[in-house]
Parts: sequence; C-alpha cells; structure tokens
Amino acid sequence: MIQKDAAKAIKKILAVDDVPFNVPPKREFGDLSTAICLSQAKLQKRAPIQIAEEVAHQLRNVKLPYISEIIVTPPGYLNFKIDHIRYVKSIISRVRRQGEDFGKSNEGRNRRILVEHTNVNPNKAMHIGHLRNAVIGDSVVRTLRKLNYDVQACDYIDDTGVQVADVVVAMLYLDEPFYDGKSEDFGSIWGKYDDKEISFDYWCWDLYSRVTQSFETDEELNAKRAEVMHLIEAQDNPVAVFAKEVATRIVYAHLATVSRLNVFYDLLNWESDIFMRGFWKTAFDSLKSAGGIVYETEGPNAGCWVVKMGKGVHQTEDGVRSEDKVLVRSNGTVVYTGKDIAYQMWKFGVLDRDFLYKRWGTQDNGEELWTTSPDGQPMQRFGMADRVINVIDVRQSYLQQVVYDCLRKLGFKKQARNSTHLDYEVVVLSNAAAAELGVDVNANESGAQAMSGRKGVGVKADDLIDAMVVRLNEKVANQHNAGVLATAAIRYFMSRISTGKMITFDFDEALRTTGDTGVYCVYAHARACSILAKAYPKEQDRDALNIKKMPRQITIPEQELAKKLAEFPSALIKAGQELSPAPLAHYAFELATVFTDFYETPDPDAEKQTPFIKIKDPVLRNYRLALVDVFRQTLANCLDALGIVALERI
RNA sequence: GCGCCUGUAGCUCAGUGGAUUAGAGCAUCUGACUUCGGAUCAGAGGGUCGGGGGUUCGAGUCCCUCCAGGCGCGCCA
Repeated sequence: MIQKDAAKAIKKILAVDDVPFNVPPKREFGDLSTAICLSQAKLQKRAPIQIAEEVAHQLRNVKLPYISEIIVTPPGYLNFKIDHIRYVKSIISRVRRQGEDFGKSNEGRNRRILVEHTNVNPNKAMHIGHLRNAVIGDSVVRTLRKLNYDVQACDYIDDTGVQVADVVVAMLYLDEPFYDGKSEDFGSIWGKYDDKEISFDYWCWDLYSRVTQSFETDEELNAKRAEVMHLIEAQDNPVAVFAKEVATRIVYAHLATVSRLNVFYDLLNWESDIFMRGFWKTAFDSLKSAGGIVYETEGPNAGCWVVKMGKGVHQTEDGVRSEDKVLVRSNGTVVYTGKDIAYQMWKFGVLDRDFLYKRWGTQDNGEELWTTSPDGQPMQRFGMADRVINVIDVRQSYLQQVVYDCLRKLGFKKQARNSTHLDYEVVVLSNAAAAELGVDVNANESGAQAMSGRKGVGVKADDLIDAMVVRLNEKVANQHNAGVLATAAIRYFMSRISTGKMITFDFDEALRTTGDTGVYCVYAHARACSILAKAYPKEQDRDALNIKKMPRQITIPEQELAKKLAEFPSALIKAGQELSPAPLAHYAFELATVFTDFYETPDPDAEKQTPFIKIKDPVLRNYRLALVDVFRQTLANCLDALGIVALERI
C-alpha cells in the first residue's frame, strides 16, 4: 500500500504507466527506491538527477502517508524512508482487522473460472507425477478463490479409454478363472482380488503392468483387448457395466489419496457421460457446418475427418507425413481430441448440451462433491465458465492447441482466447530413487529415469505419504499431526519448484524436514502460537493485541517482518497471474525466515535478547506479541492457499 | 528436420531491466540452549549465471547465434 501510494503519485507527476520499486542496497538510502527517473531521462533528454530532484520536490508537497523522507542519490534514484512507527502500526491493525481475509482481493470480480486437474486414468494407483498435477491444480483453485474468482474444480475421469480397458482385460482374461464372455455375474472375477491383502488401486498397478507385457507376445489377449474396447464403447453390455465398476472403485481410491493432501473438487466429469450425452455429435455437426473440419479422400489421411493444421502434408525423412490432426478415424470412431473439443465447448456453455448430475458424497473438507451420471438430474450449475484452465503436463501442449484452434475455427474466438493450458513439467525419478524401486540403473551416476505406468515403474502417492508419516511420527504429539505435517511437506515439495521445471524425485530430498520445507513453515507457525499461548493463557487477554500505543523505536527485524507481511496480498496476485503455487511457497518460507530472525534477535543492538513474554514494558510487550500474532495469521493464510494446514502445536 | 522447455555454488532451487559484493536450502566444517518450541539459530568455505556476440547509462534478466539436456510433431490418451 505504501508503494502503491508512492507509485500513484509518481505516475501522476511523470505521466508514466508503471513505476517499478525495489530495495536500496544500503539502509541509509532509505527503505524503498525507484529508478524511474533514469529511464525517463532517455525520453526527456535531460539529466536523470535533475528529473529526480524535481519529482522529489513535488512529492514532498503531496505528503505521502508512511513516508518520512525522500532522498535523491546519483545517478538519479528516488529513495524513500518509511515512517516505520505509523507503517508497522497500520500493518498490525490491518491484519488483525481482516484476519483470515487478509491477502484476499477482488481481482476476480466474481468471474467464473473452471479449473480441471488431476485427471488420472482410473486403472491403477496414483503416482507422484499425478500428485504434482493435483497439487498445482488445487493450489491454483485455492489462490483464485482468494482473489474472488468463482472457481469450479473439475476432475475428468477417462473411464472409456484403453487404459481402463486393459485392466478389464487383465481381470477377465489374464488369470483363471476366465470370464465366459456373456455372463452378468462377475463374482468369480472379483474373487481374484482380496481386499484384505492389498488396496484395489495397488492391485491394479501390478495387474496393469503385467497385462501390458503380455500384450507384446500374446495374440489371443490382443484379440480380447479389441473386443473389450469395443464393448466398453458400445456401453450396453455386462462388460461395460463391469468396466464402470472397476473405474469407479479406482476413483474412490484416487479421491482417498488426494484427500490426504487436502485436494478437493466440485465435480467429477466422466468421459462415458460425454459419450452418452451426445457431446461429440453436436460438436461434429458444428465443425462440419463451420468448415473447420474436412473429409479427406486422398493422401495419408484418406477416409478421415481432419482439422487442417500447419503445412498440411509434407515430406520428412520418415516419408509422407501430415501435420493435420485426424478427429474421426477412417473406421468412423472419434479420437480423444474430438471428444475434448466438445468437452471444452461444454465448459464455456456453448455446446448446447449438458450432463446430468447427482451427488457423489461429502468430502473431508465438508464440501459436497458432485458427479456427472446417466441417472442424474439436469442442473444449471456447472460449466458456463468465462475462463477455462486445464492442468495437463507439457507433453500434451500440441493437442491442447488443436482443441483451442478448433474453438477458433468454430467462431468461438473469445473462448479460445480464454482457454489456458496450464502446462507443467513431469516428475522423473533420480537414478537412486529408480534403483530403490528395483529398476536396473547405476544409482551412483547422475541422471534420471522416466516413470512408466505400463512398466509399473513409479513411486505411488500413498507410499510417499506413508513414508513421510513414518519419518515424522517420532517427534510429533499424535498421529493426526504426523499426517498434517506429511501433507505440508509433500505439498510444499511439489509447489516450490517452478511449473516449467522438471522435478527429479529423490527420496532424501522429498522426505527432508529441515530448511526450505513445508515442515519448517508449519514449525514457525506452531512456535508463534506457542508464544501467544504462554503470553496470554486466557483467550480474553488477547484483546491486548489490539494495540493502541507503539514503542518509540522500531528495530530492523521488526521492520523487515512488517514489510514481508505487507507483501502477502501481492504474492497472492502474482501466484494467480502466473497460475503457479511456487511464488506462495517461496513467500511462505521467506516470511517464516524473517519471523524467526525477529524471534531470535528482536533487538540487534542489545547484548542479551529478552523473550517477548518476559518483557516488562507493557507497550513493547503487547506490540511484539501483536507482531507474532499477525505473523501467525498471515502465514496461516498463505499456507491455506497452498492447501497446508497450519498447526498450532506439533 | 521443425516446434516448445530447461541450463545460476558439489546437489536442489530463488532471482520476470536497476545499485560496489548474484541469493536461499541441502551437504561439508566451526560454534550456540538452567529464559518465548534446537524440526532452530550464528559463522566459514563454495559462482567464468552453458559459450560467444549485441541492445542499454545499466543484462542472470531483452535480442541474435552456437552448445548441452529434456519433451513434442500418432487414424494412442
């Protein structure tokens, strides 16, 4: 706010659009500075120092609040000294007044954003790569809600794809007893799975990797695979019903897994419903009449409906290739991207068709989760978004662009513009981690291995969470706190790295509890709570934190803490603009670090530090404790945006 | 071949045109609890910001080029 006021005044004086601020290298220059006059010098063709002096003169007349002095330094910097007593006081009272709402803003103005994330194939346990998606998606949802967007969090369930079909084939035909091909009774099939031994998603993990290996050699099994895929697509037979049951059981397992990490949704969107509600037919008709799609009669795509992309047909070293994207195969079936176009149109409410909905259940956060369903009811509630964000890893960039291009070709230019592929890099395994999972690599060589569901190579999400809980259990008050801390550790670990960077997963690094970690952040919060609990054993005594009097001097650690606290609203805005949890993770750690410094050395000049709760001067005592309190509140708000619960005691 | 991403300390990462000395964490070494939580803190060592050009008063940051690594370019999802 202090910066905003100064920027506003300077904008007026110099008639510029933007005034960047930063921190001067030396404290005697002040607390804030801007080099705006240096860049202005070029345009005005005058000495920068001269401009700076003039601006400083005018600013002094404006009387900015919280600014006590304005200094000009060569070659033309404008430096501001803050009136720390007024400033710190205003931060404290602002955070105390706003409480949980501190940091929120009205950026979104209630604009509706649909965020789709997680989207794990319902055929096996989730691994840590899926976790990255869920953590990024959920954090973005939380952040956008704090910016007052009307957010719908969706999880897409591809229950009719090949991956589910493969597990179904495995269950029916990999081990005896085999399915007879027509029965509605799958009792003997379910008998192969023992829920006392292993969870269903884990069981499928191994089953899936076994069946994909068998496909390489087993002709008969491949024939069954084609048959099962056909039956699932047809939807009107016992195998399709069985497949839906398999997928549903896996979805329950996935939701249980992500729930351990505080990831929640508003709606589950099933691909089978997209299929049965005729979404594709409508989109196909629109594409045909808009001329966005053409039927090829010759060339490599003869017999297909394609979207014209790039250069079309061209010669490469592999022979004649086409950049065009096939949407309808020559056998008349639609590819995934085709369905995705229809689905994207639904998200914006421009498809002219809708799902049927019913309640799925209540999530651990107390919120109702809905699902699309063939036996649901129509509802005017989901979709119809102003903006759509699809959280999908970077390998699908090309296909996402095809979807958005098709929207454009259909005349939905605004919707195409408001479609965002939130692309993030994948999680790979360090050689050491891969070796630990039994992959044949040299653990001592630097390098990484891709995870592979088909090969069954990957760190399962629940295994990671369990390992974290085990590690934390020793020093924690109870089992519940170990779970909360494990969530903090894992979410932070997945959040702190920029979305554009690959995460090379390593057990030692992921399970760390010291330094730049979620555990450190929660620890700092718990410590602050502990101080307050000792200072004011009775709840009503905390009224003293509504401070009226300030000490005569503000120490440097106090200034640093106050400045960092004031940054939180802009950290949230930045995270919302970048669609990434990383800025908030960095902010949380910095805030915790600045607080710890304030806690350890509140009076840098004093020979001996006095614990806050033992300070005799009531003004200083209440003031310092008020700082502890607003820190506690701000960190908790930040961690909330990251889906991390700030414990009061560990 | 074309396109996208990444390259900053031994390792994992910040740093989205500003200040003489490029910041954290981990690891290594040295220290600090009879006072508010030691999952902490203080200190030390460790850098040709992949290389080379350019733009600018000023470049880790922008442009060009080269190098290295990753990922895309399916009638798979």
